[in-house]
Amino acid sequence: MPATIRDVARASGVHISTVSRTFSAPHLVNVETRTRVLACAEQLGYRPNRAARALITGRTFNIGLIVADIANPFFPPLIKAAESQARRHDHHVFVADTNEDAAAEEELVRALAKQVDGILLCSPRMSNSLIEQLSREVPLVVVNRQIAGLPAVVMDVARGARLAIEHLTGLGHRTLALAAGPRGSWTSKEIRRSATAAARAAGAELTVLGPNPPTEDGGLAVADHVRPGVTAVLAYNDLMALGLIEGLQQRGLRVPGDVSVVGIDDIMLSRLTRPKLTTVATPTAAAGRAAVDMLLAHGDDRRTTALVNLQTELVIRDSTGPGPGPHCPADPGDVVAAPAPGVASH
Amino acid sequence: MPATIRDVARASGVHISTVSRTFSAPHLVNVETRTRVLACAEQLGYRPNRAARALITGRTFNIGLIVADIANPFFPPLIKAAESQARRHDHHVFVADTNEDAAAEEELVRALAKQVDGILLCSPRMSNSLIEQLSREVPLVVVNRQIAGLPAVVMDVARGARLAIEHLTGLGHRTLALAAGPRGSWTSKEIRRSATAAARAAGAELTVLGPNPPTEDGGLAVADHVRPGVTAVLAYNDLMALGLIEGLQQRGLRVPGDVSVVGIDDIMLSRLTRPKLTTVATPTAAAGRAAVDMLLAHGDDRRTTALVNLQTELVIRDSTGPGPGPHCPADPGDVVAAPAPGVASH
DNA sequence: ACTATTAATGCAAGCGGTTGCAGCACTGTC
DNA sequence: GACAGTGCTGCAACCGCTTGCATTAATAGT
Repeated sequence: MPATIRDVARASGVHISTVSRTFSAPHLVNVETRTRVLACAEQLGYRPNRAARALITGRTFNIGLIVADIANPFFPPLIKAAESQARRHDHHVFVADTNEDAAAEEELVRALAKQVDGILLCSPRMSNSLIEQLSREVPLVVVNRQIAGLPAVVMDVARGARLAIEHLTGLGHRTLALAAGPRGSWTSKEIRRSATAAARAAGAELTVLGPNPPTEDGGLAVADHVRPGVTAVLAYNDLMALGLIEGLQQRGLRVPGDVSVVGIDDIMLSRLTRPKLTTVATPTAAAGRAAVDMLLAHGDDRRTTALVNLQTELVIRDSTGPGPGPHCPADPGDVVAAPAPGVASH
Repeated sequence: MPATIRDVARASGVHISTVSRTFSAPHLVNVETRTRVLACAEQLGYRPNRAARALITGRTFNIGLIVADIANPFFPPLIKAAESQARRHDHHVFVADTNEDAAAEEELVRALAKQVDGILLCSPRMSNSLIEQLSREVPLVVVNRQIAGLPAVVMDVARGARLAIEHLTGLGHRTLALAAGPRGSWTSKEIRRSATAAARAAGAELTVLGPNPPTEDGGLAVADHVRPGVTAVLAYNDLMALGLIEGLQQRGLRVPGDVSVVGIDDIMLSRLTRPKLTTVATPTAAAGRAAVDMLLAHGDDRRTTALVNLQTELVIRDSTGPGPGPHCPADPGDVVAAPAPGVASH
């Protein structure tokens, strides 16, 4: 069995408290003793038991990261960024997957609560009130959702959706559809709200299809509900967009020839598909970093409920083309639309 | 702050040991007392602190899952399967990403060791000896690597690679290349060994390109090293295959017209790309389940170093086509090659 | 030379639980 | 009526570690 603090104390002839201090407050112990203790510890392969330490200090140096679906390529870049940022602060990250299930979310938060210093809740499907309640049991930072009173990191998908719709109407599309995301998704609501407004502003018609599971299969299924006459579809995310394209092609429709498709997220694979996907890029890595920073800063200025709003951009590739209506010269057709002012915060 | 066992004891007028037993050995406490205690616990929102419990019992009901790269679509299905299997045994899973870094692997194993009952080490990049050493500090199950004396779950990629090569030579390809995986990957070695043997058996030439990072970028870079004359390439995984196809197309080569490409893994997106990827399907979900089962059974019959060898299959899609040589009628061209006997175990 | 500081270490309580053992009140047995 | 057995509960030690406080020795101040 692994060496404990007592073994080290015995081996180096000091009290366990001295060993403890050697690791957690080295300046309090004489340099000679310290080196001796460290040597013994090294030799015995001693490593402090973080869980035991946490029991008394209340700090675990772990953070929890709960996502709806690890298999959604949207999340891995966020997870990786969070992980490396956490490591920079000597923390470890425990990732858990809820399978898009609100009940599993609650269960996991509770299970993790005592084993972490705080939790990053990404794209939660729970109700706001439940999240608020949980946040009283463990520090929480919410990603991709805005809840009054809670620290959050969101991406400006509203702007992204508007840019996407403007891009489509600019290409002459007049009859649009939105393939909505899952029920309970804040992001989906935002997109819907913004896309609807943008379509109205451009004098185009937009019908909402959904809610749908945010997966390829979800997109594939939506293809069957795209009415004739619809010439452009904005999808809740890239995965759905890819599935949608597949489904449309199975129906004999050409993309972008017959129907233009825009995704959201700009997952890595959107660049490798044919046609390459026009999509709204979301700064997922930045979100992961920001969320970790908020969580760890959280301790200092308690309840500084901040909101980080990260900018999105439209990336125009090959899945969108001209529609039946007149082109609008306002769309210059450059590869990336100009970014807006940057990070807003309050 | 959250309620402790002492709060519940006070509220229900019993000793803390009775509260403890109410949760961990209910049959030992009188049914009336039990209901009273449970009522108080419920009302106070008490939940046993798993970390504290672990300190004395030595069981955390957590398991660790260490992967080289969460962003590699190969892993998420494995992670999800492991997670749901673990939950079935009332365990939680902590996922950690090492960024393909051997040093990070060691660090993470050590960090997790005391907080979990065992660790699933997926596609490790560490040396065998280091893994063996770590396995003395914490129960380990290795996935995608075979180490004498350690329980492991592997996929029969050797057979998969052979099937792939036979498929290519059967199509008339005579000059082949293998885009190898990263250094330190057991799987890559297996593939190399088996592919080389299969090529020789078929009288074809096979050159090995690599090692390479197992990513799209890795595949993209390999495209530049595919010599003229090579008409078929087997890639270490689908991600590389996809990148490779992209790179070949950028060089003006057509897939499968000029060069056939086969991947390994059958990640979900291989079905959505153009051309759809011919690939070797690996049973990743089954691997995740099997690994968890081995880890949790591990406690019972200590050191029953088992090896689960999961079968792979060739899935023929659109990225492979006829080569310059004569077709071999042995390849019937059915969609899925017949599976072999199934799961071997010893 | 005597006291006030300071540095280094030991002591022991406690974090939130579990568990072997002992005690107690009943029951049933002979 | 004594005794063993059974069911339930309390006691206290313990898991591995931290930390406020007391203790000691060495150093500085006057």
